[in-house]
Amino acid sequence: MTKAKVLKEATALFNTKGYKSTSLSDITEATGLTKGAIYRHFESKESLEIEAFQKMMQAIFVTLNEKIKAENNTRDKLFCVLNLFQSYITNPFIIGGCPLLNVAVEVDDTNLELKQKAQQALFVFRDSVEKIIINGKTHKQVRNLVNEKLVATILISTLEGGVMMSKLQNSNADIEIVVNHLKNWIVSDILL
Amino acid sequence: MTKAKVLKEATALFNTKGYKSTSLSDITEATGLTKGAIYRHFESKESLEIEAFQKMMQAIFVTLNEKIKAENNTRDKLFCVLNLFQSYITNPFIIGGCPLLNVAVEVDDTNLELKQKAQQALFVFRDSVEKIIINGKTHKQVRNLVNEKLVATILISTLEGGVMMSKLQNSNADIEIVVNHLKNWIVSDILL
DNA sequence: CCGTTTAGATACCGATTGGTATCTTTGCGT
DNA sequence: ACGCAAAGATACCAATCGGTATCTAAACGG
Repeated sequence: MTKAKVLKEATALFNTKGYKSTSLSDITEATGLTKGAIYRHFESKESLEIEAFQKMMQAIFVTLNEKIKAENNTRDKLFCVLNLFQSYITNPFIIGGCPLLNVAVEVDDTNLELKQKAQQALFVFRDSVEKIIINGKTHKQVRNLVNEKLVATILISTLEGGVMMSKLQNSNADIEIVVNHLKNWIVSDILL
Repeated sequence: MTKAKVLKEATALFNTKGYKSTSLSDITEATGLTKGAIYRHFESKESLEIEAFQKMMQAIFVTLNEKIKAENNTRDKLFCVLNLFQSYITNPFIIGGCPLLNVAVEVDDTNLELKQKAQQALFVFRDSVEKIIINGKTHKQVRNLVNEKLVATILISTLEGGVMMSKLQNSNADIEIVVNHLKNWIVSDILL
């Protein structure tokens, strides 16, 4: 399918070069298609940007939720989130790092729709972490006075920052320090 | 001075719209100057980008180091770093968030020089945090088995992630949660 | 096998990009 | 007051940007 191929290549380009910095000719070059073919499937470059971002985030959420569901205790469910971020660097199934981080930093208030999609993605992310904590409380695996909103915020912010640092340094060191530290924190401060 | 005015306006534009997304005409419009005037002081747009980034980072490091030196205990010195990142959101002396985060996410391997400058800035950042910890150890204010590299990595990554989240949400909530959590962590796990 | 729809290629559009050559103005030393 | 150098304005350049109108080729139903 042509549309899928365009989305696949555009996705990789957007997540590495950036959205505004990726031109239509970059995409035609990567796909071997022409501008006419692309504009038959996407009404504008902006809508292609949005579809590409949504496709990336949906793929991430789907596989993350599968892995979370496959685990049966709070610790391992939370570790799925850590492993996801570590994989951005060590096993990049998506090249260019975390799509949410990339969009969040690139967009300003002239990219309103893309910014809203990023806000929604962050909400979904945060929400799934919070649900793990809440679920862990009802199963007596998480301390009762743990604040799930705080845990979600700390986990996501630390992991995103770790991805940024590791990507900048072309090194696994930072994300591994971050993931290891968060694992210790979860075990010693969050779990019962 | 003309060069200073160009740097000031370019700085604000680069840190909000992004480097590649800011055009020369954006800068001429903001300064009231013409392209000829700009190219008399900067040999290319790329060198203007680099000078602007360096100027921002140097200003940040200078004032941060002043504030660190003005404090006389480890706790308050570390809190200076937290306050810096909080101020990116709550009291933006530089609009557009953390310049290091913005550049780190925007650059790829086609911006080699700018990427190197960002790597250097991250090194300086990390180094100054590590020095606070090491200094705290010699003054018996920091636990001896604390790893200064770990502390620096966790502080910076969490703060950068918090800036990203707060900027995306147009809200102080996330950076405040992050700063508050890190303060508790420092007091309970780092300091003696 | 033909006609119609659909997908994709080609060729173009005006606007904008970073950059430069040249002209004019400013300011300063004497 | 004059002359010269530095600073800035103007006008241009080729290349590229996102986007579109049109043409051709493939696919498909009857």
